Amino acid sequence: MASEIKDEAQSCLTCEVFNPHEMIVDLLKKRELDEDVYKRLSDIFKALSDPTRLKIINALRIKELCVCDIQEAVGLSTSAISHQLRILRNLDLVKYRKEGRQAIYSLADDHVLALFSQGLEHVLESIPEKN
Amino acid sequence: MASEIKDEAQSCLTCEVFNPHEMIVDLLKKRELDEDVYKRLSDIFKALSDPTRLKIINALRIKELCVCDIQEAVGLSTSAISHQLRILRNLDLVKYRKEGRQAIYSLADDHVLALFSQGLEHVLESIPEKN
DNA sequence: AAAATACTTGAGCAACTGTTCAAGTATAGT
DNA sequence: ACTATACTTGAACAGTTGCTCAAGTATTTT
Repeated sequence: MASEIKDEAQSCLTCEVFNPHEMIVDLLKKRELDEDVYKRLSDIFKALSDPTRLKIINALRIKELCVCDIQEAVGLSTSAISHQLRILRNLDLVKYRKEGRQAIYSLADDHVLALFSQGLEHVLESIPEKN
Repeated sequence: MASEIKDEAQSCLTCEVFNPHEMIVDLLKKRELDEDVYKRLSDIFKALSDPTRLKIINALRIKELCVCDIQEAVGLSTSAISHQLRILRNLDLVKYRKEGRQAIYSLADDHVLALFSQGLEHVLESIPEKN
């Protein structure tokens, strides 16, 4: 996907010499994604944009957990955790099943994990002294 | 990194039988990341959590652009774009150079692109009818 | 030197976010 | 039936965000 865009851009770099702005703007307009895609994309990143939710996801990376274990790991009220779990649930980033009176949460799929790891890699590289 | 944690968790799944909660919580505490790491991680995802900033990044995927081209592509006021560019700049997601009176922006590194692509992949998969 | 261009910046404001608190539901144990 | 446990939910509130508007700087053109 990214490479497809890059190729097209490359072949247009020559046009730039005689008509820099309009050509580029036309190209950008043509390659523009649906408003809907931006919305969904931003929603997913927004779900990952809060330390509490990241702590929850990091905990769930190890294994599925009930709410009270997540609570212990994260260190906030049950209510706060439950509210955040709902946000993650609504975006299909986590799933859960009921077992007795417990709700057992786990990561919904590998995409979440991939995004988390990718971000973590970036952060750890930018603070090499903390590796 | 993710796999290392998984291995350790696997070897602890047996403990769960006789001491489910405490063992898990101890493990989670031990594998907890620095508060600082969560903050940096959430900041990066937060930068990607707004449609306007995603549009800017998508435009910059094609080539480096001056502010007025980004403005045309995104369709907001110069001021709004400039504010958002500062946010991206402060988090080192984009860089820029001055050329005459123009400021020419580009993506700071491949991590940004990788995160964007990973997220986009996830979104496009979840709406197959729009591929 | 004056005007135009290409941006940046700070204030202000409506909309949104993340927490707590109080009250709710559902299942399990007595 | 009553109590306890494990959660969920809605309201409220402080803090944050993203935009606009007005004013600013820096460079170029006239």
